Amino acid sequence: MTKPDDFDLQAFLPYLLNQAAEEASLGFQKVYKDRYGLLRSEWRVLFHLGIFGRLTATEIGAQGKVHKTKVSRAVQRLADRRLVKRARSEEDRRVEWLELTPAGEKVYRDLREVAQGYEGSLLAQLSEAEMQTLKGMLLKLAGRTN
Amino acid sequence: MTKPDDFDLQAFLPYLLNQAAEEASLGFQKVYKDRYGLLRSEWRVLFHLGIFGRLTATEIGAQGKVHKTKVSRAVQRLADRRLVKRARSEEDRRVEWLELTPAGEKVYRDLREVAQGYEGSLLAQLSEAEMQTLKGMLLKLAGRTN
DNA sequence: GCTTGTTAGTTACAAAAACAACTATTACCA
DNA sequence: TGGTAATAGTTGTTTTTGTAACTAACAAGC
Repeated sequence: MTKPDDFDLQAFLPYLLNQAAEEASLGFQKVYKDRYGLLRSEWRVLFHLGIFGRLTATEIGAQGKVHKTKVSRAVQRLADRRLVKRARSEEDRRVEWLELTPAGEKVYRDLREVAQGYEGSLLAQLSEAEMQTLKGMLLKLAGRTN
Repeated sequence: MTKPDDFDLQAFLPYLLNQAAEEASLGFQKVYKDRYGLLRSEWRVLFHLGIFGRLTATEIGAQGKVHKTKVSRAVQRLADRRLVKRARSEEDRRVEWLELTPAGEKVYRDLREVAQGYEGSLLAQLSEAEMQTLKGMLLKLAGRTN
């Protein structure tokens, strides 16, 4: 057994994707965490509601492939901070409709702005065509297309 | 404020990368977890040692951008299972040299095999050229080049 | 030598995530 | 109906991670 052997860890896709994902998340995390004290699961819920308006926790979980306990706790914290408003459904009393409050809207719009600018800076290293290719391939890998 | 607005969360790079990374990790995780009861940080340490031979914990941390406490705990568990052998350095008694045991080698070789096969199946959806492009861009994003 | 600073690695505590069990409500159907 | 299963969401418990403080060993300057 001679070392080093020829396996290239840096090029192993799950590993490489993870490194890229972590790196890419950092810059944005810094903002939502430092500026608003949000967790990853929380900005995600916030964005879902910002984009689609009124949703239930289950719908958010399904759209974002997030476990319901994560959604539940994220919603709890967002509601505590008055960023999200919860309203029990009249038709089905198990269901709770979620919506951003005006304060939540404000945070969402600010973070959306940041997100767009931040993504721009990430993609600045790539050409428009490369960007399209990259996203297409990531979508395939994420199993969102077929 | 009309909903839904035009921000595309699925196409937001940090989000998309995360989804792809998670999805891509699942298949491999299933093997190292179910077959050997390893955690993510553990298979990584195992691979570093399998590839490069004798390393210190600090070197592993630097190469893989992993915090030293994570390495420390991974090494501890690997040593408990007799997959890694630790030896205090004679020149500098703060340093510990880490190496795979024969049992560790065996696990490494098996998992390397699995990794290669698994990556092949992931990349089967892509052409050779696409694969090269994808990895190149991910390397850029991961900040490994420049 | 002795003080101060640095480095390798561990440990302790707090934050977050994963998993399972639970309550409440609705749906199904014999 | 009444009993069983399914669904929405929450709560409790265990793992895992992150952060900071710590011990031990070495380095460097005086």
